[in-house]
Amino acid sequence: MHQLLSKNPTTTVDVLRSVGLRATEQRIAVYDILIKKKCALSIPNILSLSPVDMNESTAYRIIEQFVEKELVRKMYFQTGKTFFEIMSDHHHHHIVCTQCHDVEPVSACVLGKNIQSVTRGSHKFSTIADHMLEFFGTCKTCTRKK
Amino acid sequence: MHQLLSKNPTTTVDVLRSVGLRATEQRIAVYDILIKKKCALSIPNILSLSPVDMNESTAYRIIEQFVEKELVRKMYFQTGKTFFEIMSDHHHHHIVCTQCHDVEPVSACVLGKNIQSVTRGSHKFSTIADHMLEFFGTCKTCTRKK
DNA sequence: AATATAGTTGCAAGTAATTTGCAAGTATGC
DNA sequence: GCATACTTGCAAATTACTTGCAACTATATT
Repeated sequence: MHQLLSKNPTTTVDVLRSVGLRATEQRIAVYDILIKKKCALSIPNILSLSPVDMNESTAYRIIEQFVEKELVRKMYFQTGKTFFEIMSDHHHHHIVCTQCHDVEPVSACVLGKNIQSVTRGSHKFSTIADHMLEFFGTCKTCTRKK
Repeated sequence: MHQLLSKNPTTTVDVLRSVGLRATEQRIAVYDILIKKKCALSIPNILSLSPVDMNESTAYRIIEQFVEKELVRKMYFQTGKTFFEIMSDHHHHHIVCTQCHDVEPVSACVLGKNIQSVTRGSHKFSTIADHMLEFFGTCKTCTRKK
């Protein structure tokens, strides 16, 4: 956490206050875990990584507030499990290896202008607010193993 | 169902038996609903559409068997709800209402040739085997309600 | 720094979705 | 038609998540 703070004048406490949340130790812990890991984590993951004692329902409440405040993105992968990832200002997707479940981010969004064209063929929707795109394949390492 | 059968010599009963499942009225009902609707349905959707009396756990068991036998694809949308869709050779995506979780199929795939370009920026992958794309928005009905 | 108070937490109980055990019912091969 | 292995319905269990509430605490105010 401290390396991060030295690079950036905004502390976790400031981030939390800036979105209107009190800086409790539980919130600081959850936020710092997500910042440090930079990847999608489940509630059990977060609880097991927490240095401070935290009730399960507190973790659920905190993460839900972070989602509302758009600090965190809620994701449901193919397993049906719920994961949470720190929001980055950069829109990106993921390639998931179907063998080892390794995840690589895809920096560019290949959809571009095509998105709104989707609603032209729709009866029920007139606008698209967001989208989620995951790619699947076998990574080079797993391909080599076979 | 019967229009379909006239086009195709394979009946639902034959399909079920061909994968080693007995042709019970519950299995026939679930299969026919999925064939008829051609889109992602939830267990409550299937139960409400069923002409035959069916217990919830029976529907869960049947759908899970269909997934194992690869008659049906299991999908987890970003709403956290589980949906099931008949395996079809026609590639398509979905728009999901973030309010009511209603799902509408999107007939065309807007990705097209852009898919393989994704691997050009990848270190770990050289080919993409598949992808999953979901759109989110508020459907016209839910927009009206607000 | 002490205080007031509105926001937060832990705990226990509640929901919703899905699964499981088991007795009764039924499809299929003989 | 009969045997029996497969299926179903029902009720209870499980899992993931949510809620109500009393006790606690961060923050603004004095």
